[in-house]
Amino acid sequence: MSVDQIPIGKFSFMTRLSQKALRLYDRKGLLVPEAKDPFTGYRYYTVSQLEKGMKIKTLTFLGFSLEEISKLLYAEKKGNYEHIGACFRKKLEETQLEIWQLQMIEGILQGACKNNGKVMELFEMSVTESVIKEIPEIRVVSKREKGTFAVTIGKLIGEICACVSSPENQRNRVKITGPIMFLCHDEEYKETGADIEIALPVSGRISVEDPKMEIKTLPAIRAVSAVYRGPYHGVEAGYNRVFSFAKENNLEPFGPSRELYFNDPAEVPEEELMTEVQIQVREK
Amino acid sequence: MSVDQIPIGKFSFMTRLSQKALRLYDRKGLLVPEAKDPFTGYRYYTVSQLEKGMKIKTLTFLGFSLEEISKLLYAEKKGNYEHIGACFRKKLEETQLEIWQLQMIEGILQGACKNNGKVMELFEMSVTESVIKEIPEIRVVSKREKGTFAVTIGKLIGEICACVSSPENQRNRVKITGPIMFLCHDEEYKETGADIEIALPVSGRISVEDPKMEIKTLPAIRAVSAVYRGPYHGVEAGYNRVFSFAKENNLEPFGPSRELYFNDPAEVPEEELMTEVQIQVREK
DNA sequence: GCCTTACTTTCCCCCGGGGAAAACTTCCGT
DNA sequence: ACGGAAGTTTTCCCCGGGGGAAAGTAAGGC
Repeated sequence: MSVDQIPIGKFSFMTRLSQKALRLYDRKGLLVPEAKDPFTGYRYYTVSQLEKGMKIKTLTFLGFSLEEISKLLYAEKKGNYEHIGACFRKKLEETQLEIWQLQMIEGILQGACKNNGKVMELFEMSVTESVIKEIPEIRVVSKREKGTFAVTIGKLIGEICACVSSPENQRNRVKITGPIMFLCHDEEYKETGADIEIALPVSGRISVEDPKMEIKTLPAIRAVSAVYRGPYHGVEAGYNRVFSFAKENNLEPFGPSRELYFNDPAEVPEEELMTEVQIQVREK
Repeated sequence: MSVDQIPIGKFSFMTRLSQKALRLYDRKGLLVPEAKDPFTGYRYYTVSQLEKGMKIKTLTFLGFSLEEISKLLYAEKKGNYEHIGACFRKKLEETQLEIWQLQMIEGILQGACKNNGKVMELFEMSVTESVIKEIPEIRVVSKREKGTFAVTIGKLIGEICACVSSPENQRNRVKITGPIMFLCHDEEYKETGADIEIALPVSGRISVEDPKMEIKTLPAIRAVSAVYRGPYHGVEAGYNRVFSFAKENNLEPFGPSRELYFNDPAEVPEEELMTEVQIQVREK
């Protein structure tokens, strides 16, 4: 049927998908043209493929990857609606997280724009002088997991707080004996799959349910410490300070680093967040 | 100074920038290690480079591209604070736009998740039957510009409405004689740099200030038309319908397509937006 | 001096296309 | 039937890195 021989340009105009995209979908097997001239390689689509093209367009607009889309379309054909629903819920969560992060960035940019021109004040964040501390053992309830900083830290803090404030632990007069801590077990910095441990110092007869939550005692260490005041994303300033100090004093950093959060992001404006950075050191 | 010979792994741990990123910044000239062993190629950084690394980290976190960052750092060194301020304001606008779009997607996903499982109803949007119409000439005030759909359409609509409702035009009893129209002059679909014209039918003695705003008469055309009801991102359903209809009736689409917006996204929930899609046709 | 281990180097593939170039085809007008 | 314009094909490079391989190197222990 010549009526159904739609070359790529017209098909592109009809579906509002770019030619580039259509060629890519062909290569990936996502939307393969009905016919392909064996000599010239020209792609020919049919009217009945318009609908599939539309679906793909909507799904990419919603932020699904091409791989996810091909799975979704397959699931739809098979009538597997649970999988589809699960995918959508997951995507919704991801989207909300992304919005949340962008709103944080928006806040920072707005702050920066107000200081019209003196934008670089962003980087002049207050960090106290570094000191060497002997830190004693601390008994904590902790949970360790791999993930992204922004997500996993918040999640683990929530879980641990929920655990400590459970009715049973309240009855047993479990007390929080210090600020919540974050231990970073990566030697190298990783964006995803970071090895994150959140620990909350406690005393008393505490019980935990989650098998991945531990009650243990963090070892006593000798550390260089500095307190950083400002929004969390600039906490490297604190690391900068303590590492420089260690260098100058001929100390060698090793082992996991610790961050102590003195206040709650939900209560305090982010410019006033206080974070203590500690790195374990030994003589070289 | 051996104290200042920091290999990439330690520098990565200190700045929380990944090794991958550091190598990339080296290649791009953004953050070049102070020393490089000529035989082994090992990169060696210094403590004094920590600060620059931190700045880069903050700026990438805010969403600047590496190219923008190198310009920003250069501008900072030169004390060119206006440029920096301008960049930040621009980035703020971009971020807000992105948030806006993500929130739209969030809304769609939430709607989809509520129909638990029957998610694909998303695609069953109501489109009226296609009809062939003889459309008369229309006198309009219009402005044409290249840009992105989501941004440029909204912007041009705002400008044209502002123009028509200016005190002078109100005094001259200029009247709006039809729904606002969008004409797409691209034969092929393009995501960026799309050739967009927005036109508003008017009558009366209208005056315009903007030299790029025109008063003209759109030609009479024979068109296939269908009305689509639903959120704007699904408007391809309308195109789908009219193109199929043209094929079946052996008509050939040509020239710019038109969309007529019957209601205002600010007033009506997006599920009830009404859009008429028109494509000009001729006998084959 | 050698071995092991940890570290570093480069190289290539991946996301989802946009932009551009060189070569071929199709189609239209004469 | 032929020439030119428009449409289509491929290929390569770009964004900003992440993941992983293969290979060379530094440092510490025996």
